[in-house]
Amino acid sequence: MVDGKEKWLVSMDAAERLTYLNRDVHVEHIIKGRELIGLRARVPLVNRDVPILPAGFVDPKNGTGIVMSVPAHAPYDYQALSDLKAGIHAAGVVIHEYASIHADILKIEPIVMIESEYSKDGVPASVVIKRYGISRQDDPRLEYATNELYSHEFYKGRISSDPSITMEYSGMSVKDAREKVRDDMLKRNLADTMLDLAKPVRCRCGAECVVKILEDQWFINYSDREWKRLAHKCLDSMQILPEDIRDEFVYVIDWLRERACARRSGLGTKLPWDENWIIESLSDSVIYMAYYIIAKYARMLNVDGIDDRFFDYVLLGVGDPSSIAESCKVSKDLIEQIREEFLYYYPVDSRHSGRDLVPNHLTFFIFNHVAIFPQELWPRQIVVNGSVLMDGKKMSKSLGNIVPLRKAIREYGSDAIRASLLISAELLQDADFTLDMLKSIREKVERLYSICIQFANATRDKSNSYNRVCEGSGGGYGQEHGYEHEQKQEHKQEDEYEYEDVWLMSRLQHMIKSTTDAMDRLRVREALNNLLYIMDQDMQWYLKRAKSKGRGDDEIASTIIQFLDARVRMLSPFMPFICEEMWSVLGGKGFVSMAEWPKVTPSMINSTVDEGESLIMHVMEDVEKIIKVTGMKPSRITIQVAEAWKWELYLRILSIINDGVTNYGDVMRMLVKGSSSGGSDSIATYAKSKPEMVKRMIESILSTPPESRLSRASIGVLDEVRVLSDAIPLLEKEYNCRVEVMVEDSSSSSSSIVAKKSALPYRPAIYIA
RNA sequence: GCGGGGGUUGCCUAGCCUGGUCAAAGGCGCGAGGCUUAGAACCUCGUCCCGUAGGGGUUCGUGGGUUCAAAUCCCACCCCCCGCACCA
Repeated sequence: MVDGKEKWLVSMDAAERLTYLNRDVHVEHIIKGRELIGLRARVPLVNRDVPILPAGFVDPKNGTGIVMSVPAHAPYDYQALSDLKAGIHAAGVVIHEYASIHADILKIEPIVMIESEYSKDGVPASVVIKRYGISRQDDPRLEYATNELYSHEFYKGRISSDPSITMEYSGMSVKDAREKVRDDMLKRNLADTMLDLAKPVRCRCGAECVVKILEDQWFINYSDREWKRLAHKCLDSMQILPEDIRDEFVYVIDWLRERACARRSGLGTKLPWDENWIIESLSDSVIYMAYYIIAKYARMLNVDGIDDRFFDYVLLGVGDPSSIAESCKVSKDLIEQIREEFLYYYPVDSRHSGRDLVPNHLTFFIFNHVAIFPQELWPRQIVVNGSVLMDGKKMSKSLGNIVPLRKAIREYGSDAIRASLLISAELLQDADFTLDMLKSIREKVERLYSICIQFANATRDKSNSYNRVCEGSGGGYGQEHGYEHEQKQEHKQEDEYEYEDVWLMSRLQHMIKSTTDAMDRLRVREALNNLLYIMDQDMQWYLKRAKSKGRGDDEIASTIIQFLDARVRMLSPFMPFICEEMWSVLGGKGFVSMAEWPKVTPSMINSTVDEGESLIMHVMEDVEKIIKVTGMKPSRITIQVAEAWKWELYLRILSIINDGVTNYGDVMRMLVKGSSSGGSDSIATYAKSKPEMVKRMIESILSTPPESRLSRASIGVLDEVRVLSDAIPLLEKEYNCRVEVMVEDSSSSSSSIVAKKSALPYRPAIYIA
């Protein structure tokens, strides 16, 4: 008996769920489904009697637990009917008890009432079942067949025009007819609604979820237009990292509407004006950053005495502290202190959270701040991150792919774990954490640590004043470091500083800049990549160059330590513990965590040396390519550098390109025009006589990084002989043969191979014998 | 359906906004060599195709277009992932 009016026949489960929907349910009889078999039921609306059939696939937990059989259009029903006709019930079991109605069952024929592509070849359900090759009602593919047929008929099907069956719905689209039938039945009181879940939902505790109607529900009205406007305004002024996610916030602000903000059970704060309700946690968490600040004072306060006026003053600065102190029984000083502390922290500079909270918490956070606080206290930034995957999969106990934190820290150390998490992904991506990565990071860091020890020792052996490198005031690379290099040059013999030293210090400035930029944008992965890998490469090159000249550790320790000093400072946020250790080894004062972040010292950037070293690297690359392709073992390598007129031409083209003219024809025209407009005659002549040279130079310049084009222009003619001669020890050691460097002599280019591709500036001709 | 993100060289992933630095960074995997009693680890080199001179060819989901020049800009199409609620 439902609502004291009607007798309903539903599953036990449905009877229970109806009670949650605030229906008055009385269970009068419990009937076994089998008792109904063979009886007949009347179909509402059409008023026809139909037999009641058994079916194994009907879920008593779904809806009323009773379904209408539509064998023409529901693959499940069709298959079940076929099975019954063959004397088979669910799961292939032959059921004899239905023998009495078998004759009736045999008479049942599917009635096709939807026309679509599928109805052309007979009964649609049968068509689709045959296509899938299904022959039993427990075949899982029935699910796919059902989906396919349902969605096709729903969007494209029409109700057939047989008025005896389809009544006034003939010809309507299924989509429209479905709505109309429902409405008509409700209108004529032939049906009722029962709220239910589309799919079974389970709670984390394992229990099945049901739909429950709550009375007197409280809502937060996020639909309010003015409120939305303010939220947008706040978002527009905020920094969102990464930017990609901003559009999602925009959408959510518009999409959000009334949200139930309280519930009847669970943990949480009681709703102040209705103690029967508990504030739903996502609605409660919107300004708890503000609460964090005053939380620690909670015990010092007379909580019972506190009312809205206290909060108005602390959070909004409204009211008179003296009178509030009196009425709330809190000391005025304390109130002032809390207010002061609140203003110290607020506005929120950065809220950092997971991307799954964008459609709720993070957006509520914006909404509620703009609702409560004046504009100057609105949040400034939101940072959104992805989640952590383990070996490419979501971590879960059932997959067994979790490593307990304590265990991981014990085995690998927290530094390596932090770093491998940070290096595995940028902000928004899911970070794929692997043990391989963890191990490799750990080893990388251990090596770095031993390098610190190695060079710290080298310095101590020499017992000179190099240690001061790490003793900047406050430990920082402040302005004081700006003159480091020049000052040293004065104090020491000129020849103690080699090109590689200058180069390494110059590279360091680039790395500081690039890493700082990355950190400013919270591109942690990029920053860490610089610190761990790129700077390592630089150091390797430096060591290679220095060692080839026979310089000992003590001679290069000063430079290396300066480099390490900055590296450790920047690495410290990523791996704080080992960095303190390295800092101490390097002779730093205090804690590296308190030391200043390095600053770029422009005077230490030396583009001539930068270009020089990259010239050496390119020459080596080319030599290696030649050796690889020819398969020869060099006995002598001759490097011929471009002669003066080529430099003249090159620099002219470079400046044309730097002015934005990159097209060959245009460049050529400008080169030639140069002579008539008072420019250099010789350049015009060269250009005219060697057009292919011009072409090669343009190509070469265009394949150079733009910054490098500019610095090359400012350098002018690079003394390539001097640069390359400095690298002769390295080259001879690498290739184990004699190496000579000279300016090319076009008048007597003896070697045909060299002549074929003669030297360009920054692109010497190489001859290997 | 609505909204967001994405398809890159064996894999994962940078680059795309601001076109030429791109045959394309880094990591993993794989191969060769070094080290080692051996292995693990580590180091060096290689890892689209062709090539006995630093070169050439074909690539960045598909098809068009713009440009001297496209992974990058424009248009169309195909495919994949995520969210869509009162639940943290």
